[in-house]
Amino acid sequence: MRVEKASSTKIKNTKQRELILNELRKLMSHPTAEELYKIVVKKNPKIGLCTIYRNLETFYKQGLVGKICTKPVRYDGDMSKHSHIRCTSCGKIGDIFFNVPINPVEIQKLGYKLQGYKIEITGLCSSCIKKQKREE
Amino acid sequence: MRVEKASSTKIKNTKQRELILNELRKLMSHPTAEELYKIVVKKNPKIGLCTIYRNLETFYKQGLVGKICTKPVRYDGDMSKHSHIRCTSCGKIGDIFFNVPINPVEIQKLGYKLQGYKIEITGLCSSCIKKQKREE
DNA sequence: AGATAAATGAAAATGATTCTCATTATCATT
DNA sequence: AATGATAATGAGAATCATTTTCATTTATCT
Ligand SMILES: [Mn+2]
Ligand SMILES: [Mn+2]
Ligand SMILES: [Zn+2]
Ligand SMILES: [Zn+2]
Repeated sequence: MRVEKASSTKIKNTKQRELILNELRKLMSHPTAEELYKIVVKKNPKIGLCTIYRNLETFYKQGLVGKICTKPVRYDGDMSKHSHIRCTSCGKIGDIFFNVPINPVEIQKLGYKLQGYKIEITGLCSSCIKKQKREE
Repeated sequence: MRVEKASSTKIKNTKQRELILNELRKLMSHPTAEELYKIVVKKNPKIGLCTIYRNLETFYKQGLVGKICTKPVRYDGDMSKHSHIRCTSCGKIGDIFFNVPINPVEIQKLGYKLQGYKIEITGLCSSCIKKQKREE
C-alpha cells in the first residue's frame, strides 16, 4: 500500500506574503508575530494577525527566515549565519556574529544524523551592565 | 521582562518537593510537567499538577535540574554538562555528551557579559534513520 | 474565461502555563 | 509540645500566544 507522499502543495505568492517578508527583512530586530503585525497592518489595514502567524511559520519552514524559540516566538529576517544572545535582565535579543562549529561526524558517532543546531546564549547586554554598576 | 526582586524567601522542604525531585532524578528521560505528574501522582494521589509545574521551575532556578525549552517544556534530572538533540521526525530528546566551549571573552568583546548558553541540536535519531531507509 | 487549489480573515478553540486564594504544612521559637 | 510566622499546596479560573475552522477570496493553470 502506497503511503501518501509528503505534501506537494504549491505555495501561492500573495500580496500579504510579500508584504510580511519584505517588512521583516527591513528590520534589524527580532519581532514577534504581533509586533510585525503592527508594522504590516499600517500598509495593509485589512490583513489579519493569523496571516502573519501562518506566513512566518511557512517562511521558517522554507528556510527564508530565522526563528527564535522564545515565548512569544520571534523571527529574524537576517539569514546570515549568526547566533543570538538574550539579556536576562531586559529580555532584549542581540546578534552574535561568531561561529561555533559542530562536527557532524561527532554527532554521527552517537547514532544521529545532524540536521541543524542553534546556540542560545544568555547574559547581560551593555546597557544592563551599566545599570547594574550604577546601582552598586 | 520582569526584574527579579532579590528574594530572601526561605524555601521549605515539603514531601511533594522531595518526591518530585527524586522521581525526576530516577528517570533517564526528559519529561514534561504532565508526564512527571503521571508518575508522581501514583505515589501521592493527592498531589496537584500545578505543584509539579511550580516546583520544576523552582528547581530550575535553584540550578537543581535542567530545562529544555521545547513546547511543552521538558526537564532534566541529569545535571552533568551535556547538550540535547531533538529528532525532527519523532520528537525524541537525546543526550549529547560532548562539549562545545564558548569563550566569555569573545562575548565580552561584543559588549555582553556571558551568563550561560545551551546548544539545541536537531537531527534524526537512529531508529528514524532506519525507518527512513526502509521506506526508500 | 473557467477550473482548481491555496490563502485569507474573523472568530472560536486550544492548551500549556500561570495566577488566585483559601487551606495546610513546615520550621523556628517558646 | 504548643505557638506564630510564613511558605507551599491544591483546585479551579484565568491567561495568552498560537492554532484551527470555515466561508470567502485570490492566484495560477489550462
Ligand atoms: Mn539575528
Ligand atoms: Mn539530558
Ligand atoms: Zn539588557
Ligand atoms: Zn526519531
